[in-house]
Amino acid sequence: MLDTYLKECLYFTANRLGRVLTKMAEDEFASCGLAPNGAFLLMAVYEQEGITQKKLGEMLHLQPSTVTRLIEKMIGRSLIYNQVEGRLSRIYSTDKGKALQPQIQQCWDTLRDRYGAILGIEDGDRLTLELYKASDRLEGKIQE
Amino acid sequence: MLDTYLKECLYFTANRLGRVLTKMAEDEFASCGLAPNGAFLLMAVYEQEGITQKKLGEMLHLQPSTVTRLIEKMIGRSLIYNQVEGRLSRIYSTDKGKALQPQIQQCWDTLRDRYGAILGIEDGDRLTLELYKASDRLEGKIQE
DNA sequence: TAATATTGTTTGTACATACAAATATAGACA
DNA sequence: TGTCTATATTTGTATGTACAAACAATATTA
Repeated sequence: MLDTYLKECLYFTANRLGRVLTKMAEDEFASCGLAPNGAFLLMAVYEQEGITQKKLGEMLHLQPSTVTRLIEKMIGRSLIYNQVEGRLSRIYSTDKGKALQPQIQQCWDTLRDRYGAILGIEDGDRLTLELYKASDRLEGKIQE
Repeated sequence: MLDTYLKECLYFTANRLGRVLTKMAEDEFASCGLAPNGAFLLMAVYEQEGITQKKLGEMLHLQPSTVTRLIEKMIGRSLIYNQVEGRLSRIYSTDKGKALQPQIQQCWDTLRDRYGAILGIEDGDRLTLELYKASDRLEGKIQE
């Protein structure tokens, strides 16, 4: 009976899957000394040097305070630096940070292959996109 | 480009969806003063009074230490009590804990309706089951 | 221009979760 | 019986995330 509730509860299943994949992802990214979200943040910075924290939060769907904390850590590891401009804090990657780019991409690919090998690449990707859309709808990002 | 990576990353989408639903669930369960996983734990105890912590962890897919901490809190609120039996810690619900049963069930139903209203009841349930199965496979609980 | 509102960031605090090591008990077996 | 191993739980510590309040800078408007 509880089991039925668990299988029917999106709160539970989404978080459980999150935990399972977090473990896989952390494991994968340990090789470049980054947390998975740190890697995403760095990719966002590669794409737009000088991006603001607010924008980073929007892209990664994290709260501003969470972004502040993540950035603190990465500055501490000299992967990025920030330049305050009025009330904005703009983020740039350091040389050390830039050097990680190829490894990071490699890690994402490997991670995708790893769960793809179990779920099937197609099914894994389809599920992933479906989750993305579900979040968008639940957050009201897409009408109806 | 980053956006593409995010939409294609199951680690990211599962955790994002988890965060969205955690907020909804916490909001819903605030009315009975429980965290969502506390509610699940209590349901597991209703179902089997004297259940061990190990078993609880298996059902909720949480690590033993996490279960210990969750139980500490709920004992603190007098919703459950434990009885040590050799190396086992068996968990029972108190009268105060038992009294919550109807409210808890109500909350789950309301929560399901809430996201069901956005995703569609059918689609929501289908997605939920799919996530459950994906976790099982990724954890090697199901061959092939 | 002064007062007020808005916006972006940080700080203090709290929670859920986990890992690794420690502890305690039970079981196996020599 | 005594020792070794396996099992269940707890403890210490760390991480990721968030909320609310504080702070700082900009924009608005009276």
